[in-house]
Order: sequence, then C-alpha cells, then structure tokens
Amino acid sequence: MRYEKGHKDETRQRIIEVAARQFRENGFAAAGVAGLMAEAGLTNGAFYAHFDSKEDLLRAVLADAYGRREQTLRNNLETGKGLEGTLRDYLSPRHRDDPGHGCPTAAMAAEIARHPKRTRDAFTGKVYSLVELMAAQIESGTAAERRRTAVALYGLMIGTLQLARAVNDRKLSDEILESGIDAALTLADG
Amino acid sequence: MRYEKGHKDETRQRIIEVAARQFRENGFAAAGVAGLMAEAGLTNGAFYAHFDSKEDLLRAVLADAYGRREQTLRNNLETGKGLEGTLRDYLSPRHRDDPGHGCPTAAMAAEIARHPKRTRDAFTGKVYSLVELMAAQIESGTAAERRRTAVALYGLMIGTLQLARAVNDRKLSDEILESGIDAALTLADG
DNA sequence: TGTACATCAGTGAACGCGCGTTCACTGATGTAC
DNA sequence: TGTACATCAGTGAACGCGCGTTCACTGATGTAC
Repeated sequence: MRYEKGHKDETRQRIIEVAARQFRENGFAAAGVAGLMAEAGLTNGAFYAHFDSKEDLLRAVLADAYGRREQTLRNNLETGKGLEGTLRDYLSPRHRDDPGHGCPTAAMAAEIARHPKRTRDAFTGKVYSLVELMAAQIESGTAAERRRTAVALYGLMIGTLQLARAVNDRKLSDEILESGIDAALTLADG
Repeated sequence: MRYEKGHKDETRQRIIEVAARQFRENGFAAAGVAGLMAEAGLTNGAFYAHFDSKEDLLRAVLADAYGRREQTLRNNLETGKGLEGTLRDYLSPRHRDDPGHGCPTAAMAAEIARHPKRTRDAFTGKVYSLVELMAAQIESGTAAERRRTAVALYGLMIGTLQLARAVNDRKLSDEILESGIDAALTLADG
C-alpha cells in the first residue's frame, strides 16, 4: 500500500474535525466542500471517497461532536464535578467567543430543524441522551422533575449562548451570560 | 404617474413581508432574491429599486418584525394580559409549527451572530428594547432583578423553541415546550 | 390643444462567481505467477 | 528474481446550477411650452 494502515481513517477523522469547526463557526450552508478539503490538506475530489454527500458528513460531524459531549458529561458525573461547573463552563465568555470548538446545538439548532428527516433523527437521539445525562446530575426532585428541569436547562443554555453571541455589545453580552447562569442555578436547585 | 401614490411604499412593504416569512422559514442564506421577488409578484431586477442589497433588506425585515413584536408587548402591558400569556403563546405548538410568522430571534439568532457589524448593531438595539418591555411585565423583585430575569427568560424562550423545532419526535417536542413553560413561570414568579 | 421631453417602477437578460458532485486519471504499493 | 496486473487514496478539471448584482430598456404618466 502506498499509505500506511489506518491512513484513510485518519484522513476521514481530519475532515470531520475541520468540518466540525467550520460548520459551528460559519454554519453548515456557508462551509463549502472545497474549503473543507483544502483545510484538511486535500483537494475537493477526494471528499467522495470518504462521504456520500455533504449531508452525510454533517451526520458524521454531529455523531462525533455529541459523542464527545456525552463523554465529558459522563466524566463530570464520575468525578463529581457537578452540574454547576458544567453550567458555568457552558455560559462562559470563553465558550461564547469560540463557537468553532463549542456546542453544536447552539451553533446549528435552527439549521438542523430545516434538514432532512435522517439528519434530524440522528440529532433527536442525541438530545435524548444529553437530557438523560443532565438529569442524572440534578440532585433534588423526582426522576420526572429532574428530567423536566434538564430539558429546560438545555433550552436555557443554548438560547442564552446564542443571544450572547448575536448581540454586538460586550457589556450586554456579559450580562446575558450572568443572568443565564443565575437562572440555571435557580432552576437546578429548585 | 403610471402608479398611484404610495404604490412604491406598498411594494417595498410587500417585499419585506415575503422576506420576513422566507428568512424565518428557510434561513437568510437559503432565501434567494429572485425567489423573494417572484413571490412578491415582481422580477429580480426591481429589487434594487427598493433595497441597496440583500443585507439591507435583512435590516429592514428585522426592524419591521421587532417593531411589531414591541407593539404586541406594549399592548399586553396596557391590557394587562400578563407575562404568563405571552410565555404560553411563545412556547405553544402553534408557534413551534409556524416559524414563518414567528419569532425572528429563534429563527435567525445563530445566523445574525455571523452578520456584519451594522446588522448586529440593529439587532442589539432591539434586544435592549425587548428586554426592557419584558422586565416591565415581571411583577416581583427590584428593577435590576426583573431585568436579569427578563434576559434569562428571553434566552430560555428562544432556546426552548429551537430545540422543540429541531427535534424530530412529537412527544419529545411537546415535552420540551411544557418544560420550558414550567421553568419560565418558576423564574418569573421567583 | 398638441407635441416633445422627463420621470420612474418595473423588466429580463447578462455578469462573474462559488456551489455540490462526477469522473478519467495518477502513481505508489501489493500480489500473482 | 522479474514482470504484469490489481488496488486504491488522492488529483484536478469539468458538469450544471443558482446565487447577488448590474444595466439597457420599456411604457405609462406627468409636465413644459
């Protein structure tokens, strides 16, 4: 073989990582296949040796990104880092200012709602998992109450982060993040 | 004149309304100028007699849509309809299922964050107004507390609506809306 | 009153451009005999 | 051991297409003289 074993898998993973960043930073529609491949050090034609279509790549990106996110949440559960730490990380200026490495839901939720069934199915499954993992980190209330709170927290987190990013005023943006953390802690403790 | 007085203003307004619906339904990037003009009953060339650019149209759409939203909130204040009614309308299946006539922030926040300064400036001003109007509808707490709650409610509302729209499972989607209302009422009453 | 010209909302073809996708080809390596 | 062929990740030009924007033109009306 011209290429060592595992080479193709590495290339595929590199394309996924480049795409994950560009999709979150500029949106799915604005990221072109040729641009992704160039950043991955390849030419556009090679793309279709790895993915059936750009939509197929999106599903791979979502699976990869949410898989990582689930792993982080699981680690937080085991190490007892706690929900408050997760919330503060999520609604931090650092996360706001680096969408390329941040939450895919905050970056792409409105866009995903307009995508084909198959992509939305995959997304829906990930929401189920994340809600369960967040519910498991909530300390008070029945299982049903914890689940409801987790769902609301998810909505609060992504909406607040988007608002903080869309607004063009540093002071207002910081205020949005802080108000979000306050509200999230109120919900989580109640 | 070939056209009666006010004709051009009416045409402009018609383009804005068509665009408002298409932008919210399909996103700004996916709505093409030719398609907008066709739906408004005109050909593409006429567009530039009304707007400098597609970006200019977006600003007009945002100004128009948020102006209406502010008016609705002002009416709710005067008639004493109350915050709970506003929240329940916002997080209703009807609003979820009709993005074309719904909240522009939920439909476009992530996209707006990537737009030029001038557009984001206009958006930021509208967020200021809406937060003040919502804060005025909250009954308990100091002015500062009411403002913080209003900001968090805004984030909760748009994030929850987006999640409910992106998810491809009716039962989960309904649960998301209901959890959002519960959480919003908890925050508003606290 | 009649004629020449100005106004202006809208038409529709054309501009250059970048998109997602296809495909004939390259060239280094592995395998068969 | 040497030669012919198979494999396959990647190349890069080309496909048709729709985009935002420009522009010469149309034609109905208003105005000047």
